[in-house]
Amino acid sequence: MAFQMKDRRHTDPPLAADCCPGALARVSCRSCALNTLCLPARLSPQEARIFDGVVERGRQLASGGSLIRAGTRMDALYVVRSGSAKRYSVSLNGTERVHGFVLPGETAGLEGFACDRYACEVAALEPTSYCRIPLTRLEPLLDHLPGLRREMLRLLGEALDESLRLRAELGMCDARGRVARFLADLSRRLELRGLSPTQFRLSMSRGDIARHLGLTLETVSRALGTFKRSGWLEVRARYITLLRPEALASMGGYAA
Amino acid sequence: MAFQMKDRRHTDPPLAADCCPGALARVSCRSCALNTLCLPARLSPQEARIFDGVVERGRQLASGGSLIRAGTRMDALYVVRSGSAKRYSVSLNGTERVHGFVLPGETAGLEGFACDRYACEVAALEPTSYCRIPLTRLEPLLDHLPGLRREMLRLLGEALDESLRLRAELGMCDARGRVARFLADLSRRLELRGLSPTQFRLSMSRGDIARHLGLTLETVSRALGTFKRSGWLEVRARYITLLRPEALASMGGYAA
DNA sequence: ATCTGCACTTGACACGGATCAAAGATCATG
DNA sequence: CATGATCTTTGATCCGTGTCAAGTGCAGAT
Repeated sequence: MAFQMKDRRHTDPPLAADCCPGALARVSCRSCALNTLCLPARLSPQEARIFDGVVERGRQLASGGSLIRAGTRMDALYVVRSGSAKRYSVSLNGTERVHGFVLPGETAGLEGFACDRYACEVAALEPTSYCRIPLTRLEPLLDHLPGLRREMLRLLGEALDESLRLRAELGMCDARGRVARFLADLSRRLELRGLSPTQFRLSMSRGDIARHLGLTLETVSRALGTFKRSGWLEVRARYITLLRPEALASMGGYAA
Repeated sequence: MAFQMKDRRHTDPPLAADCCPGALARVSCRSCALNTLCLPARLSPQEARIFDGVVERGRQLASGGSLIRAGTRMDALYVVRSGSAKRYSVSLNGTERVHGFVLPGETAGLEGFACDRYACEVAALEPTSYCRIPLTRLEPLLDHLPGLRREMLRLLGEALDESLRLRAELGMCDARGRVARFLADLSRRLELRGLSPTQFRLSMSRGDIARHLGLTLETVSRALGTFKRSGWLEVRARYITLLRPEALASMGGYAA
């Protein structure tokens, strides 16, 4: 459970969604802590109930564990329930590019619709639990649940939009602007999940952030150092405290 | 009709799809020159026939004309039939970011599924004709045509995948590599459409290419100059002749 | 408690591409 | 065909970021 500020290290309090690990496999979407964010959030009650029946819950992954392997046949969608993961791809020469980070309630594997194979690796950045939605069970549902169909299109559209927006925004600001944008975006997403938008732990390394933003890890480190000296935030290892979020947000510039 | 080498200027020979402008509005997808590339290409004959009925054909746009306005309500998908267009967005400070170029048979407006509004501007780069597929007619079809449903998911997945891949590839090569990749990609797509992969006219300006690749127009111009001096291609204004496509392709590196 | 490895920070330097500036080519117009 | 507007090329300079190289601090292992 990253993304939660802790006074003492190594005593991560559990997130709501997995406070009772034994019950995980039995719980329904309706009683899940993420039900306002997750895939079934916009379905009608009846649709949500039917959808509920096809979700495989309670799967766990250790830090570094692989959720999706690039190139394998697409057979399911995955929704992170607690913890976090990174989506990335590895080029022929071995360099890694991080496409994004998957937070609780977010879906991975969507790009597999392109050619029935996953294009990205997805790996846990910390102990992570997730739900699996097998396509063989999802597909038939699309016949009779127009809401679910719309939701699938919406999810894909959103992923596309986010990817375009990311490219646009990163493309036109310098290194510090990119890091600022990254922090502001993360802060916003954590707040959506009921976590503190100003105090959190980064589950990803500086290198991951760098490979996500198209920078080097040294440059990311320097950007954080600059923000720290400016009094905009505090950094201690992966623990971040935002002191002047507005400053970061304005610098990262959610430019439409 | 750009993307076709001409000996004399201003005498653009028409593409197959619109050789008889008067007949445009009546023609069906089956008899369209793009039918192996376009949206209905993977539908069963019956499905394709039904889909045919909802397509509004024969729409025309002058160079610079607007196909989609960002922020307006999403009410249709658009498929370019002849000519070409650019997808772009304009930030608050007025800077423009080009997300990509739409070639005949390619679909624009997909990102609108995210929130029922288009996120990108799409504008013709030359006299362009296109088909419009209204959502009000498309939606009901999804109930009964599983092939069309799959095709929609595939289209969105492909757009997502392409966006991710673009970011990954551009992110890790220098200016010349990006321009090389751009040319190699364009060449490939032109060949798919039965046009010459080695001789073509760029319908977009150097500035458009630059804003697409995250460079300045001067840098794009210099990259082309370098390739020219290396004997890899010939450039005369917007007319390109690739002399050593392999060199460009290897430089652009379709790195998986 | 000390060692070892890993992630991160900090510094020095070089280089690619942005920026500014100006000239040259091409296209649209009358 | 001449003219002005726009697009493109080319040159000079500067800055930001990548690269290389130490050095620091924390965490788990011995």
